[in-house]
Amino acid sequence: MANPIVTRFAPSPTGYLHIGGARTALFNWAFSRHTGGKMLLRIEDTDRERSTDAAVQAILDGLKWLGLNWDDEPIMQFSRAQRHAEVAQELLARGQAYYCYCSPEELNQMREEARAAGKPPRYDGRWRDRDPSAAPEGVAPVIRIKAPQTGEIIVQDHVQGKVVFKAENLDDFIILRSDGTPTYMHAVVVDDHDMGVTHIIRGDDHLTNAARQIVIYNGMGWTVPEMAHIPLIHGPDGAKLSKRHGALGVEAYRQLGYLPEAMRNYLARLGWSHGDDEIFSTEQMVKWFSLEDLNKGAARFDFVKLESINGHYIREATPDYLYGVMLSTAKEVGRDVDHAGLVANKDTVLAALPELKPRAKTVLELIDLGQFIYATRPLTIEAAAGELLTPEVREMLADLADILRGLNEWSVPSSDAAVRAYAEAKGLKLGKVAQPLRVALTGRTVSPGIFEVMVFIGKEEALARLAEQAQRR
RNA sequence: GCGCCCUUCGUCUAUCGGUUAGGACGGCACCCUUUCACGGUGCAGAGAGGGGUUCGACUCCCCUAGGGCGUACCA
Repeated sequence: MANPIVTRFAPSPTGYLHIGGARTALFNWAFSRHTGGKMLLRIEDTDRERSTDAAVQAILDGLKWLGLNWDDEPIMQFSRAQRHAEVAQELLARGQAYYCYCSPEELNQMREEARAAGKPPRYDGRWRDRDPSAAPEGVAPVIRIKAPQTGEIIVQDHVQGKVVFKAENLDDFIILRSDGTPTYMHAVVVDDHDMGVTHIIRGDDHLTNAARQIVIYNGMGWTVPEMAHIPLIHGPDGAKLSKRHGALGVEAYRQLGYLPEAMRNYLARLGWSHGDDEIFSTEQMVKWFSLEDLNKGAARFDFVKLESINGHYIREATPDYLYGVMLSTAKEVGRDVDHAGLVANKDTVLAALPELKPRAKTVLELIDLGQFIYATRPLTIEAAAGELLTPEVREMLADLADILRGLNEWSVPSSDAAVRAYAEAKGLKLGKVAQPLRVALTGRTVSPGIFEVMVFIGKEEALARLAEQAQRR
């Protein structure tokens, strides 16, 4: 353990933890766990206007829910402003940076002229070699880094490979604002260095920033960390991920009924792979994770596949675990009736869960599927289900109620035998009898096996529901 | 505009010069079955286009097209 790996996740608290950020965190986490290193958390709150405490909390909650634990205390970037300023001063002292007294108007004009001339809009370096004594009165200067003017800057990236930027395309960007606060570019470098970050894994929207940041590393004579710029997640249309296409905060996925283990598995497969493996545990992911298996192309977010994977994890989960998630989800999304019903019928729900599991893709669906257990009469009948209840069918339900009432033993085999005998006597296929029963007992066309349903709700309730529908002739 | 990145079935991906281009989701068909699922079997479905390099390219190089990101005293 000579040089432990240190990764970091560095979100800005200007909103919830979105899906792309969650995946970036997942990869940082997996890599650090795989190598036995650390993953640090840094909240990039230097944008005082847009940063909020609520967002910080949402990010922490999101990471916790996903099971992505970080090492050490989270670092608040803004609290390090003084150190950022110090480094800027040192760069100044080293002759690697300089004061610039340009006004915003001057800068704008510079950009417009460059654009008009078909050139990249960059700072022209007019204060780079100017004597500070030429400084105008009363203007607070910014500090700019001296970027190389010739040659090239090479970003050696674990995902993108060797990426070359010509020095002429980089300008002397600002590292310290006129109010003395650091820019993002500068703060990131100083913090990553001070925190001992060895591997930077982040979205490839930062790839060009990497070149600029290398200029600062070089200016300070610091070692540039290893880098891995992962492709962004796109929406189903290939364009930017929009809200309706999955750009939701992770808490939204929780409220939609997705399991954290399913999210981890799904997200891991978006841009990373281990051969043909699709379903794998988090332990396996950690064991297999490697930067070399990261993809270069952007992936599209696909709710359907997420659902499929979520369904898999629901099927695999124990009733106890699922029951707990159903409770917390019902509570979180304000489904009070369901919450109360689940609490009052814990044993029955637990017993029914093995039957419910294979039918649900999300926890919300699981809750819906279990509603027949605590539903109160008059039972709400789904529209599609109600169409089945013709007068003849209601008559049949009355017959069935009579037969079932006479049963001495209330069990799956006994009701099964009784209903089958009835169907046979009437010359009906079992399905013709079972489906109306299902509708009368659950109000839906989808439910566990109908004899199991009868056992779950008990004889009294079953007969009462049957009677209710039979009477409406 | 300029710079950089990307491009295998509809989607996520395997392939690291030689494969009938494999898997998963989705779709379709069939089986199982009291519904719906689950499960099982099978089918359809891809190397953006054009040039090279090579005995041989999905794989290496170039061009084009399409998409993405960046181009702030935002992060």
